[in-house]
Amino acid sequence: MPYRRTENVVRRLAARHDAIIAAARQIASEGGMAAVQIVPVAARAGIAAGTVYRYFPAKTDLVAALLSGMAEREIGALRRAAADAPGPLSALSAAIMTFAARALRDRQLAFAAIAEPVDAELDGARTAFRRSLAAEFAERIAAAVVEGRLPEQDSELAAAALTGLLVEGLIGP
Amino acid sequence: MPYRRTENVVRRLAARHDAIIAAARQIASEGGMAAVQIVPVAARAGIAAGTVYRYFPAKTDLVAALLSGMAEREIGALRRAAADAPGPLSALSAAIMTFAARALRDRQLAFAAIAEPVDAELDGARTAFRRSLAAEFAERIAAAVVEGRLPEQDSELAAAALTGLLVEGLIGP
DNA sequence: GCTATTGCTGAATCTTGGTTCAGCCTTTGC
DNA sequence: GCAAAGGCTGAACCAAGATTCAGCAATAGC
Repeated sequence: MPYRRTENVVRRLAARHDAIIAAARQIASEGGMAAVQIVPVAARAGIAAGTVYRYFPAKTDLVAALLSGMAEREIGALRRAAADAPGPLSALSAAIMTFAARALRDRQLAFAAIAEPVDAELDGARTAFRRSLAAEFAERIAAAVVEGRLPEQDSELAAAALTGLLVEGLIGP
Repeated sequence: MPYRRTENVVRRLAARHDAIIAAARQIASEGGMAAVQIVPVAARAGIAAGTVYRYFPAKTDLVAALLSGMAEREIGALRRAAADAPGPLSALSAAIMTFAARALRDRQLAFAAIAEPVDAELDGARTAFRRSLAAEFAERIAAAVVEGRLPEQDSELAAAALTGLLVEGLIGP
């Protein structure tokens, strides 16, 4: 049986997988989620439209991969910043500032990832991003409350409000 | 030249115009903006799809009419509530509570009108709603600041944050 | 009742964009 | 160099939903 995936091929496939996501991210950054369409993404990645479907079963999966990758990176950055803080209140502050700073660096992309319209399917992935962001904030708020650095409160609700505030204040206008 | 629009006809046309918007609102309330499609709206209004185009040049215009009508009513309610308040701080509070109470009464509709995904064209109308809402809040905040009931602050920014907070806190989850 | 004018209908058409797949190209193993 | 096994291409296909329009119905004015 001649032909079996060699190390090289595997690497090339993985690279292309990432290249497609990168192309999608670029396009989202330039024109928002609505601009993330199969043909333009494929063109940006230097491949044919059909080839995208060798890497992702449907557009939904591509967008989900894009969003979950971004979420992972953002949440990671936010956690690292919080971990370096001396106390619970400064950890919360660091988390907020990190999120804000990174969002401002590319508003369009941040808006696309967090707030922009998508259909039902894609919406799940976006909501997940938003949720994990809120969960991070909630955790820091709860920690600060436990240590008596913040008044008693519903940390989940406060985190949701904080998220909304950041999105509206930083990204919307 | 037999046939000229008589009083009766004019009234019937106006009623149908409103009926179409009402149908659209019902459907938005049940299934979100994505469910607002010409055929279902026409069916709900008891007319044929093509007839919708005798009242609105395009779907965009129908949605815009729906949103601007809602905005007008909501802003009106909010203003009346604020007007009855004794001071600037309680006016702000009344505005917030009114918005919150009305939004909670029909979350789906509120979400559809304020936060849900739409394409570029429609987005303008939705943004206008959001803007006028924020403008109302900004006005009350500024008034409270002037009277020394709130610390000096950027009332526009504070209003944007407040809007985001309310949307995320009340409607999102 | 008759006719000009306007309103209504809804199936056909158009548009947009995701998805498929038959045919060609490349790589592997020998 | 050759055959087998994948990978790639991109035009064709499909689906969803907005929009059109030829034909029918209703109304005004007489």
